[in-house]
Amino acid sequence: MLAPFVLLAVSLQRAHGYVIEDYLRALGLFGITMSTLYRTLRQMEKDGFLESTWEPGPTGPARRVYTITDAGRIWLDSSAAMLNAYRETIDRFFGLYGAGPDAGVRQPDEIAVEKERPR
Amino acid sequence: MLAPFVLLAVSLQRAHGYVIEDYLRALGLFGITMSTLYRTLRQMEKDGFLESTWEPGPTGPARRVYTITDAGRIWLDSSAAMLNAYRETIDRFFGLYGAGPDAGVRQPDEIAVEKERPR
DNA sequence: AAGCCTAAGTGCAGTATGCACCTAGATGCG
DNA sequence: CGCATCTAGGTGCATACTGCACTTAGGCTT
Repeated sequence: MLAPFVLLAVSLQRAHGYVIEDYLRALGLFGITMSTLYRTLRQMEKDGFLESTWEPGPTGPARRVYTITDAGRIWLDSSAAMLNAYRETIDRFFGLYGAGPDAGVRQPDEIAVEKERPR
Repeated sequence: MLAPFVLLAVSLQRAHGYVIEDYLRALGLFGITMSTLYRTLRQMEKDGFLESTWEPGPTGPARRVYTITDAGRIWLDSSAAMLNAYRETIDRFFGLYGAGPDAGVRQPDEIAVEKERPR
């Protein structure tokens, strides 16, 4: 759930943890702890979507700076497709939300009419 | 993540598990197993958002039919607000996706300029 | 009676997450 | 210098969520 946003951030600009955190907040993703972010980054590196190098900053300890890989870009593209699908699902939610009863729903008994149900 | 959609379904029409599953598919939520759905329903009942009664169907075993509670309606409203916020986050994602580098991101070194960072 | 279908539920393993805590280098200051 | 503080990253533990496989149990068909 978090990964596509992280990957987008790094695809635009190689970055270390705190910079990525700023991105996520700019996108409106609050409630993301650094612990989760760091673990997500390490996992994405394991998966081959990111690469990292240690680089000294102008102040403080060295940072682990992440770069997106080719596999990461491909995965970002398919993540974008999934996010778009989810956005359409949310749109359908709001199409029904506030529309009142009987907005595209069947009575429980009507279920009996159905012949086959994909499993 | 699943709960708002389930709650919307039941808010429109009291329903049992399989009917709700049809809703979810109509909304575009695939990959939801019945096991997850049943557990989500029981949890929401524990939380006071749903109530259930056993009712015989025209065929087959009795069904557990769920009805939304007042607390459930309130929670649905705040869920809708959260979903809307998430939708806006996705919109921001697509605003940056494909926009190329430097689309609202800083160089790693610029982080040093920041004075305070909320924890 | 046996087998199948519908509806709901459970056990287990793997994954994800938050919270608290830890490591370690860099910097500031008396 | 010695010590506190800040920055950056990371870990351990407990909890929660999820999918897969399996189970329970009533009703229907033949």
